[in-house]
Amino acid sequence: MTQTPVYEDNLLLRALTDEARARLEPNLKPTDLPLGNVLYESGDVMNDVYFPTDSIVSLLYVMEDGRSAEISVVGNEGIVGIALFMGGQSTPSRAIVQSAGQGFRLKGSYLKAEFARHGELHHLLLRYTQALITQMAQTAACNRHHSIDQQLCRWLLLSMDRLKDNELTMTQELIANMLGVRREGVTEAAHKLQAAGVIEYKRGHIKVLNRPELERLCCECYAVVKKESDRLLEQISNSPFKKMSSG
Amino acid sequence: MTQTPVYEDNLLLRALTDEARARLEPNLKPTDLPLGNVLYESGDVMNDVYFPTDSIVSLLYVMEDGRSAEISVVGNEGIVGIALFMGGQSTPSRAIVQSAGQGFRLKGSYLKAEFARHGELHHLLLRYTQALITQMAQTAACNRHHSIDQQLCRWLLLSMDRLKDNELTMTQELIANMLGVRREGVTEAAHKLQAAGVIEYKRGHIKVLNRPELERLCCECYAVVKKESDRLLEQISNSPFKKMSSG
DNA sequence: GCTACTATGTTGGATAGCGCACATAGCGTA
DNA sequence: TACGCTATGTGCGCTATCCAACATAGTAGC
Repeated sequence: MTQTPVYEDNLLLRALTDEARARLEPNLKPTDLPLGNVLYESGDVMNDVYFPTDSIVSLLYVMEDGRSAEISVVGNEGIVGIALFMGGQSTPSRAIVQSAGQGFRLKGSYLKAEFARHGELHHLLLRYTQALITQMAQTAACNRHHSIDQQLCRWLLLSMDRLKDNELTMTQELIANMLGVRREGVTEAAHKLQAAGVIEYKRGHIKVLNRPELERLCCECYAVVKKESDRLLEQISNSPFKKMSSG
Repeated sequence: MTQTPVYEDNLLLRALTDEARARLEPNLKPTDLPLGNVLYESGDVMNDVYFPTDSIVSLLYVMEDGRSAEISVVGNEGIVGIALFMGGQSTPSRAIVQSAGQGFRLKGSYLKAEFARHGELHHLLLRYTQALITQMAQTAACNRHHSIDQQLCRWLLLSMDRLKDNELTMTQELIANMLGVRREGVTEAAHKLQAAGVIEYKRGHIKVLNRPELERLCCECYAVVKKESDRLLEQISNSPFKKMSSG
């Protein structure tokens, strides 16, 4: 049985002042986020937002012909549903659970009320949104210029940063959907990484064995996003905990 | 020589309440934005923001090896420098004038002060930012799945929407940099469009002759972004002070 | 242990876009 | 008018990726 998530596991919730968190607390509902669960569909008016703790949610753009591309990924550093506080109420993308786990659900009205106080949460969410923008921008550039091999590395690193262990439950087919490439392309890229001893995989499970090497094989895109996210969110998590000490 | 821009030419400035605009007005400096002018470089701390009136600014991501990709484009519907009010002060992208014209420059401190009042400008800028996010997300997906031919159509349409006439001053080389493809690829795509009577070009000038056909040849990406931008910004230009009061 | 299903491996041919090299042509300037 | 620079046109071989079809191998359920 999954245990109840705690606020400290989500960076945004952790960074809130006690006062602000106390206001939200009665309305934060611990929620299971099973693999493949669609939190919202393209164009849906969002009613809730989600704060993942140990789960990962993909923001996926699905085109008319069914082909898809992952726009960005949200884990315990963020929130799913930014359109609620940005004012649009919906976006043309799908939010789907990429790695099962848990999180907190919060009714949009409560979030908006707290956001409208223009206190700590307001500040936090805008900075987080900028980090998300950086990730999207980098994804656009990466899609244009880098190979499947490199992009798989980037994707693995982004996922690993949001998980507690070094193993991921995910088929190559699903990874292909995220990257917007063919499944065979992922098979081939994964094969190379396994041959190099960087990862080990079998039937829907991928384990990272040599992270430094994975970073070396990756394009610059991962590092740029990581560095910028750290910069933007570091100022957030000043006090309680020191974030990963990015060299 | 060029005449002074007026506030009404920028959608965001136009949508402000008279009161808010009166506060900003003394500090809005009419500015020439010549082709190729770099408003800010990747990582620069931004001191000013810009409200284009008849110019177009590209947000361009430049990679380590020099290859580039346009992330989004800003014209008279928007503002350049969102990182200032989002809280990050800088972004890893370059803002460069893609089509010469004019705009208003505003010191960041003034913008931040007005933003911090949490009035109309605050509301406007967040909605605009969401529209920008949509454009970036769509760009990422388009880069993944669509042909150069289609992307050139998208790019032309996005540019045309931000210009008063149907002619653009821009070499194929520059377009190639924006799209992140080879110049020859653009030459070929432009050639096809000209043969089809959709555009006419010569040495750095492109004229759109048949816009409906251009839209037909384009991938869905243009329409999605246009529709979503209209949705998000329409509510802006409705009435002077229509609150969102969403229940 | 058998079966059905799903995940992964592999192949062969097609194509879009790349990199390079070079040809042509508009246009400003001397 | 001639020169030179810049913009565009074109060809050619190369590679990554796509598309489609099929082979193999874990795994769950019986």
